[in-house]
Formats: sequence, structure tokens, C-alpha cells
Amino acid sequence: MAAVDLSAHPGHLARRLQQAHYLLWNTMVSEEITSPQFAVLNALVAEPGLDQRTVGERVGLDRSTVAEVVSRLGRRGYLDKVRDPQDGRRSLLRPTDDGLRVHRKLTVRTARMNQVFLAPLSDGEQTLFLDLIRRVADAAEGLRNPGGPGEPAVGRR
Amino acid sequence: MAAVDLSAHPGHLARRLQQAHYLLWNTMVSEEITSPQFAVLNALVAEPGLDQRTVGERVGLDRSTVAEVVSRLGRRGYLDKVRDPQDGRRSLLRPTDDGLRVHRKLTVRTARMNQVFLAPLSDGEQTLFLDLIRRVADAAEGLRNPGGPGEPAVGRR
DNA sequence: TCATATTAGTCAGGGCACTGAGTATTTCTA
DNA sequence: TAGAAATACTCAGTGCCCTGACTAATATGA
Repeated sequence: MAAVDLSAHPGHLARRLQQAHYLLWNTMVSEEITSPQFAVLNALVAEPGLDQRTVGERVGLDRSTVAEVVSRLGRRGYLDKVRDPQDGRRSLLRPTDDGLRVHRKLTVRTARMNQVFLAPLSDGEQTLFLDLIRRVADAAEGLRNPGGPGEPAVGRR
Repeated sequence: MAAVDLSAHPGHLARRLQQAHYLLWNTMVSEEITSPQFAVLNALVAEPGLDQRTVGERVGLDRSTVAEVVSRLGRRGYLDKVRDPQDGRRSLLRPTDDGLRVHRKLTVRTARMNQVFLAPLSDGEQTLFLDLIRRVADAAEGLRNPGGPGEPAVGRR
């Protein structure tokens, strides 16, 4: 009897939103490459030669998850992974030609999918929507990473 | 060079939002019970005796995931599961006394967490935020479930 | 009534996401 | 310069999330 209305809970809505996106991605973008895999590939297209930790920072994934995603992309031949000769702890990542090709193809489809995803909102609402999510997510991430955004969290050399 | 700015991609933001919520839940609500588990428990507090399929419909989980979540809640003694004597295919679920107690406790903490989560937004923005997410998620779910909301999707008896 | 859907749930398999422990390498410092 | 601290990564374990194939039970209709 003391049950709660979950439709007012941002966390519950966030989960449903993410699930909806997952399904749309599968049908409109790719069944092989997932959205997090595309994010990692995209980060490497922007800055080839990044190490895993930095990639994780760019796309918002922890060390373990990056390792898994990278391993899948590597297995499919979309990126190369080599030990940094300057620092034996790091693995340096760069997209292969295949990886670049896939990235280009998915970029187009992703743009189309975003339009469909946001179609129920007016143009103004769309920018507002993205802005609100970003603010909430940034703030929540800031709770765990004190020091604030813009300011490098930990000992970036 | 043809890399994309992911901060304009709703799917990427949705994932980050959900991750941020996951972490906040862990620190502010419970390390034992997860948000989806609470959602299932909440549905059963509202309507004890539901079957798994209907619970999944209420909280937005597919059959397999509901089965897993239910099994964990059952293992911890928070719900009972019995075969429906009227229909041998169904499993009927109801919260135990322990389940009710936990649900009450987490309800309070969840409310506090929601406040913290939404704190970066003004009151007006908060309602707007929830409304926008709901509209996008509903629309995307409707793409897979033609027939529209309100109209029972499939043969509810 | 009997064969044929349809439905509820299970199971195997792949992928994302986190924590905590452990290893190798580099950096700092006494 | 040797020992301690920090860093990058791996590995094991837990949980969420989906699909597709399967089983058991019920409902339908020729």
C-alpha cells in the first residue's frame, strides 16, 4: 500500500531511456557494434594512440569495462593495441583501416537514429533535453570526482 | 578526423546518466538491493500476487531479466513465489514481511537520493526534465510496441 | 476432441558496468 | 639508489539487459 510511483524517479526513467536507446540502436545502427564500442572507436578516431585509461575517461567507462570493449573491438580487427615503449604499463590504441571504415559508416546511421530518437520533442526541447541530462550527469559524476570538471581529476602527467 | 561530439548524442548521455545514478544509489540507498530490484519489490507492494510477465511490464524489464531479479530477491527472502493453481504456467509473486520492511526503509532513502540527484536543476527544470525523459522513452518503446500506450499491447486476459 | 497456436517461464550466450584483489612497471623520496 | 607509493592493466565475481531456443501448460478452432 505504501508503493511509490516510479515514473517520478529519475533513475528509473534513466534506465528506461537507456533501454529504449539500446533497442533503437540495434535496429537502426548496428547489430554487431554497440553504442559503447562506437564511443571508444570514436575517441580513437579523434585521438589515435590513446591509452586505455584515457579512453575510459573520454567516454565515461571504468578500467575493466574499457578493457572488455577494447578486447572485442580488437578481436574484430577494428583497432590495434601495442605496449607503449616509453611506459611499459600503458597499451596504446589506434583504429585500423577497417575500424575507420566502420566508424564512418556508423556515424551516418547514428545521426539518423538520433533524429528518430528525439523526434517526439520540438527543436527547442531537444537542446534543452540534452542540456538538462548533461547537467545532471556532470553533477553526479562530480560527486565522486571532487575537483570539478575541467580540472584534471588525478595525476595526468 | 571525422570524429563526432558524443556530448550531443542522447544515447551516450543516457548511458552516462544511468551510470551516475547507479553510483549514487550504491552510496545513498543500498549496496545490497539494486534499483531494478527495488522497482520489482515496489510493483509487488502495490499489487501483491502479480505474475512475472506483468511485473516486467510494470517496471520495464523483459522476461529473462525479471526472472533473474526475482530469483535474487527470492534468495534473500524478500519475496515468495508460488505456481498459480488456476494457470500452471504462471508464477505468482508476493513480498514477504522482510520484503515489506526493506521496501519501507529504501523508500525513504530513495526520496532523499532523488533530491540530491536532481539538485543541479531548479524546481521547474526538474518537472520538465522528468517529463522530457518520459516522452522520449515512451515514444521509443512505442516504436517496438505498436498499438500505442493505454491500449493493452497483447492478450491481457 | 485433437491438433495447433499462444503464453509463461527457463536456459544458454553475448555484452555492459562496477568492485576488489593482484601484477607489472614507473615514479617518488628518504 | 633502494624501498615505498602510484599507476596501467588484468582477473574474478556480481548484477543488469537483451536475444533466441526450448519446455510446459493453456486456449483455440476445425
